[in-house]
Amino acid sequence: MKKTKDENTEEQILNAAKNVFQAKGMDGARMQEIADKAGINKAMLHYYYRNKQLLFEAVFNNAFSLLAPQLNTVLNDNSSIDEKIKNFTSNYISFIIKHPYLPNFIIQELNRNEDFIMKLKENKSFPNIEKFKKQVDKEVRNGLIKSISAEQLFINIMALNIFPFVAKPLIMAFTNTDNEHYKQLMEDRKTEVANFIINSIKVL
Amino acid sequence: MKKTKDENTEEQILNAAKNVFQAKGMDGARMQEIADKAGINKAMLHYYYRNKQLLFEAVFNNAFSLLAPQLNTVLNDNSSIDEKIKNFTSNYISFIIKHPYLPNFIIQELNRNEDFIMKLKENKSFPNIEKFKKQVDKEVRNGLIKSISAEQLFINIMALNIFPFVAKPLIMAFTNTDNEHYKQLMEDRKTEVANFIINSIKVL
DNA sequence: AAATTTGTTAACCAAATGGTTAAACCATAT
DNA sequence: ATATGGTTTAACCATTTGGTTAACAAATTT
Repeated sequence: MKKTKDENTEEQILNAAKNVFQAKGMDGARMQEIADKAGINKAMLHYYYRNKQLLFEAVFNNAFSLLAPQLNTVLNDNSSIDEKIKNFTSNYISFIIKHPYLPNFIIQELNRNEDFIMKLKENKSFPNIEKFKKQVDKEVRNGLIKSISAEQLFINIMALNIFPFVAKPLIMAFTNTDNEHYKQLMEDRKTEVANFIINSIKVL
Repeated sequence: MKKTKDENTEEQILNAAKNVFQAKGMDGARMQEIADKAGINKAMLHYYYRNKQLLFEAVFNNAFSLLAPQLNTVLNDNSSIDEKIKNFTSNYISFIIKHPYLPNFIIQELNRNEDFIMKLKENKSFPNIEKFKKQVDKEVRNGLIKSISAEQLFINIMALNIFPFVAKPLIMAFTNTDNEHYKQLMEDRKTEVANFIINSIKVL
């Protein structure tokens, strides 16, 4: 890995760290491997990021700040619930195909580090369900969708979209699919999932 | 942790190892911590299980052999699809409430270790979608349920049931729920999820 | 151009960690 | 009681690993 002039050392480190941390997690990652991937001396990691924990946090916050806006399209957008579901599903799956390690990484490290989420919640732009809740409650009251709590609907939307990527090896094994077929299944889900959800909540 | 007479050393080790590995993963787990939790000398771990990898595999296979039969109730049971969905949803959520770390552990380690799944698939009782696929295709043909591929339906069932436990910290943060409320949400899902799925695939 | 700051490296270090060894312990068979 | 075999322990070891240091190089300031 050679240095290019438009990519400074700090960025290169962060990029190498992203790859290693997302593939191996905090505990499995090695500072030496990150240095090698970045094509620099190990001491540089400490020069720029002080220690492993801080480098990890830089990677994690970076990853999380990619994910959060995606969720905000469901939670804080002005479109109807139907539209939200359609948009989110299609966009999110495209997004994850570009960042396949991301959801797993975030979920994994959040599970290992309880107080991590606290720091994130302090952030103003941390996704929040309040607006979505009002919207769902209203559409339920007005008979536009079937009775369902906003929390459960939101969990279902997240589950149907995120889980297939998190559990990829498990699902590939159970369904006997190879990588190619799996990719096709995920492509199909861009519309399938939205229909599945909407079917479930639409009034007859 | 005292030894009880009906629990021999080997079992104690496995039990301690289960707790540590499931909480911290292969990389984060420490042999010394396992020994301490088991109340024995570290050398005993090697006496009974040779090395960390083998001890880990014992724990992993144990965990997986708890999960697999659960999935087989969806895939290889003789009941109707409706019944399967209802039974699986209710049973699975009860099951996971008893083993909260399990799905995360399995998913995590499977993602880290590509060839792990190969070994598992060699096992005769490894869950397989074939029978379920025939059933879904037939019910679709007969107009009993809406058109959907068995793979997608199976993925949806798994996603809706497993994801909420895997992503617990994330969901708790987004939905602003405490542990008590979260538990209630999961209880509710025992019936909610089945209804959600069935609503989505039933013909009108 | 001299001085100072910033970036980079090789060599080093202490602690942690998985694993080993040799001796001791203890139940049971002889 | 004593020899035997599995079980358990304390002490030890080699390697890995995150992190430091001191010297060097390259900009940047004066």
